[in-house]
Amino acid sequence: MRYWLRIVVATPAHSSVAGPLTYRSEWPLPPGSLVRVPLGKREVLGVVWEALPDSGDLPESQSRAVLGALDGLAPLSATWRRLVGFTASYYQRSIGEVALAALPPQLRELSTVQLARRLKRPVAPASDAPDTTDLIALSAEQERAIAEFDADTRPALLFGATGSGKTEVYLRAAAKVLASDASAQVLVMVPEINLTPQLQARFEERFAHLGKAQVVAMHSGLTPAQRLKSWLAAHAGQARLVLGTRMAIFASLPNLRLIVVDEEHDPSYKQQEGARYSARDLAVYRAMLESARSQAGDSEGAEAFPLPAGAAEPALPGRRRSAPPGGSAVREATSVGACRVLLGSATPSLESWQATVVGRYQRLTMSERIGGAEQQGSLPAVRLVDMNHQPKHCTIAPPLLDAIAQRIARGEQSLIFLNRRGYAPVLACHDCGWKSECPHCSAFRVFHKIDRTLRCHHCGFTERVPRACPACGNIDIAPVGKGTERLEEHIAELLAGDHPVRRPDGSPLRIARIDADTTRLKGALESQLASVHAREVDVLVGTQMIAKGHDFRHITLVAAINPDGALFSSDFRAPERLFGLLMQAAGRAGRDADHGEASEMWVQTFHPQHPLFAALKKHDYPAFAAQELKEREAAGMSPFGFSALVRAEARDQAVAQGFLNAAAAAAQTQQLPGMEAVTPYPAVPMTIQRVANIERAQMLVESPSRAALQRFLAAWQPLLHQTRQQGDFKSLVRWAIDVDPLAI
DNA sequence: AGCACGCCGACT
DNA sequence: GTCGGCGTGCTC
Repeated sequence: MRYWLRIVVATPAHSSVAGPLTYRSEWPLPPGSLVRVPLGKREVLGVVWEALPDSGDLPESQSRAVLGALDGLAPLSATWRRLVGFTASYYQRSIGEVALAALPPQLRELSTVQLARRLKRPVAPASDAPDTTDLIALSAEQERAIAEFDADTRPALLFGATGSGKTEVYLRAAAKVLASDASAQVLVMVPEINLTPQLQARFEERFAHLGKAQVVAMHSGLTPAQRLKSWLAAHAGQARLVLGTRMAIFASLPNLRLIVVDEEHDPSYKQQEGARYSARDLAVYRAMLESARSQAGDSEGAEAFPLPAGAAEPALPGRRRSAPPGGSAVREATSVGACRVLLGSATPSLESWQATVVGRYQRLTMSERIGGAEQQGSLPAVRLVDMNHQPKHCTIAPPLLDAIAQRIARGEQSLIFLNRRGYAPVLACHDCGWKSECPHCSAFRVFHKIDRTLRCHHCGFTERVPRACPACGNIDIAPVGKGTERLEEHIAELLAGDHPVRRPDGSPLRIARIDADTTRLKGALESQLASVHAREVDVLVGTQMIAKGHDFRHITLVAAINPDGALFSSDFRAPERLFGLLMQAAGRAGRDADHGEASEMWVQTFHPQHPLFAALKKHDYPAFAAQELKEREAAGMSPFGFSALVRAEARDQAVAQGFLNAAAAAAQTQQLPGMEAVTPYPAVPMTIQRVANIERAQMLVESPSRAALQRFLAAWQPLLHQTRQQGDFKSLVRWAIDVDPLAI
């Protein structure tokens, strides 16, 4: 017997083979089967996408035979395939690229025999540890959040202040799902690998009664073997709880019933290369798909929910999700097999927040810090320092320095933020005006004093610092501006001054710095954090990486040195990010009830009257969101409008821009579908125009309608391909579409 | 993306 | 005379 199969393989969107390829097989392989197929001279992994009734018009000589099936593995579910299909279509990539990238790399290399050996591994037995879930007392707010969550079916946004106990709510929600059904699975997503170990430990401890093998991690920090192991455990249904970064959204989870997205506002959820998906948005979509699956009542429910390429109507933010087929039964909150999604943040993305405003998402609020309830002022007081009234060119205002000195004398810790690593952002010659430009990029190389190098943060180009100005030979070249490295040095000098500041026991103070440079080595971050916890450090200087997730008990002062850049940035999301960062930073202070009252957050700014700071002073995210959403609405920006960026790279800026403009002109001439509601803007150089000697340009495409934008992009893609073929654009390096870009 | 084929410069 | 540079083109 002969069967014809449409199979997806890892082919990029740029290639001419973007869709499934037709192979023949001796065996009837169901959709979702993993197979090894010949592709050119290679043998690659493929996923059976659909079975064809016959070979169609494909001449027999043009088809090749499937080499083998990974038959120890159950086929990937229809829901998984629909998630992959939707992602490919929505983010304008090929199905094969998305599908194969979603599988563990080792699966691509493993032979059928090796795989069979892997699958024979014994399953870890369930543990007899007791279930401790109910032994932890909940706050009234946590009780209410959980009760409200249980009584609804919509995607939920847990709006919980730092320290209000969001994790416990996740744990409870997960515990309930896992207890309700012996095969139910939960996916918990975190923004960064750094955060997985702590959270993993907490989940493993709580679910110890399920057995250790049932809580698995999925992130890029795992070895290929570990990744495969986790993936197989999830796919087989043995892993009950998967904890991972954005890639985990594509885990094969046959009975997924809850997706938790912690810190849902975090930009790390957006993939920044290849298929530029948002794992947070896909989490909402996947939960809807998984619920539809349970409604359809079988694993091949795809037919009830067709997703034609390019015509998908996503349930992403800003669009009402379509009712699952089957109708009323889904209203039952505990309906068998339904999948919920729980997003959590103290400073939600404006997209998610707006969805709760219009009722598309459910909002759960927890505003109080646990254990700090008796003190109303348990969130730190925010003090704005008007830098217009401080000595010119000072980095740290004298009152802030005093406050830091007082903390040290009292044996308390301070945390100083500066979002710029290195010693100085530029090195300059005062004589001839030479600056430390990168020869390969349109950016300055940063001066790193520790190893006396000039380093480009964009292409990595590194050189020894010259002794004299390379342009005029002048010896007098000097750093301009301050990075964390110089700030650390500067603070040390200031505090050592005429009356050296000492700790309570008279010993000298200690200053430490945490940024990408000091944490490059594995384990470095952990050991540095440990020394902060052990109170060996009095002043901690660092970039935003210290604002995330780390719970510092003895810090009573947090200061942002120079946050003004984000206030007037061309990036429309910059204020949102700044507010989130400052709130998060403030949350680092005074989590210890002993110090709660005295904790302070200092912000140095030249614009103390800015409304963002007014909201920050009151720790009032809703006020900030309302203000910001008003501006977004007036400007037709997300979540009120939709956008995509097409980026082009070439040796020559004119070629990159010319390509984009030509492709847009072609779209205009042909009046592509969706065009009536879509506005393409002229191509412009990217903010950092040149990186590693490649010129970069981008074109913004906007629309008030997500559907129109989707239709347009799908129709435009072939035109972009065609335009690239034209002689004028031979030197074009590459182009790519970014749907729902984070920054414009 | 791989991995071919294909046509021009410095080496055994 | 060959090894190899990466430009162009194809993969059911």
